Amino acid sequence: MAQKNRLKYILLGLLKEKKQTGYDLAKSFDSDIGEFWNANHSQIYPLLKRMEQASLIDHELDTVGEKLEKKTYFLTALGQQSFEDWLKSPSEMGGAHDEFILKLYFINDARSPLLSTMISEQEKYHNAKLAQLQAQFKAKFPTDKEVQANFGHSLVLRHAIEREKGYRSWLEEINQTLEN
Amino acid sequence: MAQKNRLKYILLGLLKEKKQTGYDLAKSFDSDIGEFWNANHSQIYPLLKRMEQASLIDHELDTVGEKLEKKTYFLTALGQQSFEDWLKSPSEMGGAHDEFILKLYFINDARSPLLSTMISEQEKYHNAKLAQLQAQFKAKFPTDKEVQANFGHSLVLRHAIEREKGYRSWLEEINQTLEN
DNA sequence: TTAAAACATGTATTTATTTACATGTTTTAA
DNA sequence: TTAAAACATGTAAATAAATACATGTTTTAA
Repeated sequence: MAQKNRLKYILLGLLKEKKQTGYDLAKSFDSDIGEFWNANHSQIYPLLKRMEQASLIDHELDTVGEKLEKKTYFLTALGQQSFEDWLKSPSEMGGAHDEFILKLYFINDARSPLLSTMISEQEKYHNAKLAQLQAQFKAKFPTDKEVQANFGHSLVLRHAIEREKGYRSWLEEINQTLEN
Repeated sequence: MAQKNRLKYILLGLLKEKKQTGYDLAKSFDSDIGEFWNANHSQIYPLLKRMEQASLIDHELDTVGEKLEKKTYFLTALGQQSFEDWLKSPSEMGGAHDEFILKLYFINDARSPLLSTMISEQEKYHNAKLAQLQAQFKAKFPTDKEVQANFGHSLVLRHAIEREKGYRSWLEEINQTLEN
């Protein structure tokens, strides 16, 4: 689904926290922010260029080693404003995309032989995911100090954890239904 | 995110259950399937055409009233096969897109004045959503008979309900944190 | 009986996103 | 010291999706 340019705001938000390169921004989607959004560098670099043309961001050139030039981007006043306006605007809800759920929707027969394989596969995935998220939380927020310093971030991780717990208990519930 | 043509399989799945028109298919995304996927008729009509060219589906012409011609689509054997292959294939996970979560991620300060407004707005939304889903479940699955006849569909609705419950309790948790 | 809502099917344009192509530098670990 | 991994930045081509444009019919309720 072609979203309404939310990526722009994600980049603004990330740059507001810390000035960084397109490469750095792309990496963010591999770790925690990847829990709820994805983007490739091939989407990020051109967008940064357009955002700069729109005066939302600007960049400085840093040289690493002998020749390697990095473009370190940072927010302009306009970018700050644009980001804050977005924060204040009402949030639209988009349907989540989960291929497993999609498949399940079409399994009409509770006795379908596909079901048990599909479910145990999902259980494996979500158990691993939950463990990974919990480890991530412990690593990033060992004490309340870190939570206070990065409140929203901690809430988002907590949400991902709650989501996985809910997913797991839902899968368990299905298993119990099937055993009868 | 340009998905890997999952819409194709959704249409196949919907057509497998019941032969129907593009208009009918488009309407499906307004009700229950809209919980986890979206599509417009302007995406559906061309896709149906392509799927027909690929021999996954075929159509018959039905005339309504004096002049109105409807194209009623149905699966071919190839379409059946393609759909079942998809069901059996491993499911990829895509990051859910929730703009509220996205915004929250960037609120570093627990004392931000934006927070309480944002959260109460979300609470309103998710409470309404939960009530709506629960009503939908009662309407579609009043007894176990309906659940058995449409097992996957009921699971998906239950999942949406669990998701909303989880969302709500997460929001409540945040509120409690804020009150301290 | 008539106006609005719902039914029905498309196309065009723009934007978003993925995958692949393309190139070169610096750091790290064997 | 050298090879692999990570850093760094782009472009091209194809597909996916949203929004707007465009048209006409049938049903329903006032």
